[in-house]
Amino acid sequence: MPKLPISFYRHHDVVQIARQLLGKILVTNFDHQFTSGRIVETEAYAGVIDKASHAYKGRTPRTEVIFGEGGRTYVYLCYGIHQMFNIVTNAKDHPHAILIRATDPIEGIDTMLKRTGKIQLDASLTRGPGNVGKAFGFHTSQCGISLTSNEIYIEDDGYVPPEAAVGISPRVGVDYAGEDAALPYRFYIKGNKFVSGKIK
DNA sequence: CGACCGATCGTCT
DNA sequence: GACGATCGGTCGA
Repeated sequence: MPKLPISFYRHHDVVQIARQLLGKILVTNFDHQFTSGRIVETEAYAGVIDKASHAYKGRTPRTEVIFGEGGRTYVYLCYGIHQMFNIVTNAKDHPHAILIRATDPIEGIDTMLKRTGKIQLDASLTRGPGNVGKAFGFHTSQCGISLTSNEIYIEDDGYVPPEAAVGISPRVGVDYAGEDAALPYRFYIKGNKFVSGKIK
């Protein structure tokens, strides 16, 4: 199965890319532990004009990677606990990113169970960005890795969700962003049990 | 159901 | 020194 080409991530419209990522397959392969899952929920963060984005307040050591060229990972620690996995998009100095909020597990479910300490597969395994981070083994030390690498990448197996199955809503947990909190930048596959949040 | 709370720590003021 | 792009549990109606 082909990896998405680097050009996919360099497009200027982060909202469109977030939409197109639905149905693609996220793969991590750390230390011979192969895990994959179909992306069923994403959120776009539109850079310096978007109050919800980490890039809104400008460059800091943490957010530097978002200001680089698209096609790399942005992994950050949330609430001191959760490893949040993002994809950097667009060109240098156009700091866009997409948060992967949920996947439908495909391969390496045993590895995901081991990493999360869960006994058996249920919807909580990869539902919500914190759980995705844990199940796929993400860590802030992997921030900045290229999606052309063999450790972290996204595959296209040709599956495209039917248009009627794609849900659009405001983003989750960004009330601090004022009027930008209402932007319709969250995309998900309707009816999929791994989709997080209460907004359907 | 919904509301609330604690965990836990890097980052920026 | 305050605060999260969260989660899972508990408590009360």
